[in-house]
Amino acid sequence: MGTERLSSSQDDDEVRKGPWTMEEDLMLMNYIANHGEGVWNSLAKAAGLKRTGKSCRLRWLNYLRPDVRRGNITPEEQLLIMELHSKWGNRWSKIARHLPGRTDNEIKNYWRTRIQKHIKQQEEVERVRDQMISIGNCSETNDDCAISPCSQVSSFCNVAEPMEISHDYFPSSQGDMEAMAYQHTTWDRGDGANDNYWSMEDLWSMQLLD
DNA sequence: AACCAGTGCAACCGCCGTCAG
DNA sequence: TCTGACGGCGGTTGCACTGGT
Repeated sequence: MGTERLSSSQDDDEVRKGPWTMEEDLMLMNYIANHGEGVWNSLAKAAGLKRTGKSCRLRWLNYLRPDVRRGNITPEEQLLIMELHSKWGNRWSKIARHLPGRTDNEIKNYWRTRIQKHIKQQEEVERVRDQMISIGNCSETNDDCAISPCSQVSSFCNVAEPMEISHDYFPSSQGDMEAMAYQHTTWDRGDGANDNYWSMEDLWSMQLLD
């Protein structure tokens, strides 16, 4: 992903890929505001976008839709995600339906980046614990065993709490929560390709003016 | 100030199910 | 029944950002 492959003047027939520009966002929003959602491939053409229907759909559903919620996943939402994931596994779209305003992509990313990390840490804890238990018979007077297994394990435990749906697992304090929350509450974004910075509020106000 | 590693997320890819012709 | 177009979904990638050194 990522490379702005095409300039607008050349390769007019080619499909654009990579980050969406503000102009493209506006075109898509304008079109949907006036005509509604429809067959995405023809929508993309009719809107004058050199994007695939899939790309337009994804952009609309995950980013441009007015009811998309961004920013902090609340503790309630975290618990819900955990519960639903334990029930349904990686059925992200199904899970997302129970979290109004959240997209499957957002939940999926959240799971992979935050929760799965903790699972890995927990597995590492267990692995180390098993190792320590298996070599735990060696004398602690031995230089190699100068640090007790328990103290080594506990250093891991400080960063990885048990994975049960427990509040220990989640950031416990408001400070932790805020630290964890991605700094997108205003969710301005920068597009490195053209240095445009815009927020959804900007886009929607522009769209309304249009 | 420069570099590097880790993190988070937007967007793409490929597969599968559905449906109309 | 077959086939192609399309939408939906989960997995993956790659880039921007951030914090540490």
